[in-house]
Amino acid sequence: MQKSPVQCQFVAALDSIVGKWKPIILYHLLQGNPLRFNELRRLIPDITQRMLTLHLRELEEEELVQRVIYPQIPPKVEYSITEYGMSLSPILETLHQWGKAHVERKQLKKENNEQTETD
Amino acid sequence: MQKSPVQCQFVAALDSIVGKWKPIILYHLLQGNPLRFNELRRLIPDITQRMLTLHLRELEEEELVQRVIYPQIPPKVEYSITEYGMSLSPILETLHQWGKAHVERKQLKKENNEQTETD
DNA sequence: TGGTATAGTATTAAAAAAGGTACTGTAACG
DNA sequence: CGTTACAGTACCTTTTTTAATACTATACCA
Repeated sequence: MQKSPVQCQFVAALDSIVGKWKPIILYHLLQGNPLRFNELRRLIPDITQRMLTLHLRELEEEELVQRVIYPQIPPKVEYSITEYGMSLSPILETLHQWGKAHVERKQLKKENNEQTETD
Repeated sequence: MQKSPVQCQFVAALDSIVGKWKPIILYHLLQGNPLRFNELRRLIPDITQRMLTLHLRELEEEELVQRVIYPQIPPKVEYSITEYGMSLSPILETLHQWGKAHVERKQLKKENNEQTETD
């Protein structure tokens, strides 16, 4: 599909940080410590192995995340945020804040509705 | 699907601004002027009527966009950003900036690769 | 010897999102 | 009288995303 030039910027940005799981993967890696594959799985209980693999590969391809393999058995692979990936920090922080306020707003609205309905 | 609490914030935020067409719809409406249905179509040439309708309805439901019907024939419907929708402005602006830099970075990388390959 | 941990891949199925085309009613324009 | 503009809706197909399950090799522990 053809894309208008303006949209491209958004698409480029969103493609990098969305995908349902990407924001939370990046969020955990932005805490600073490198994390192993199964550590990430434990931090994100509902993600499947496949989804985690897929999204990590995409993030790696975009150089937002770094993958380091230690040639050991059993295998050890560590993922960490790259310096470039850190440039996403303000976006994710803003997004996180806005999302929080948005959820609270919805909650408030719901409560108000329940109030007036039972009146 | 169960969602971990941290992800919810992101999901809540992203659900509101993504959907492939939402960022660009919001971008145009954030310019300030209310826009009619077909004006938006012309500004976003590749969107289909159906997709535009669907996304506008979702944006309306979340109170990010306001829909005003003028009872005329032929019909006139104007869409504008709500005050709440304006709170997305910094996110979209940051996203837009980052996306732009990201595209340029990729372009640069591509050029460099082509250089070294022909050397 | 059997079970567990590691970091995945392969295959298939299901669900969600997006897209395409045709159609609606009304009025003004030519 | 035929065409265009407006703002959609209905119906169907395709594409993309997500999920579920089974499987790999190797080493360590009991």
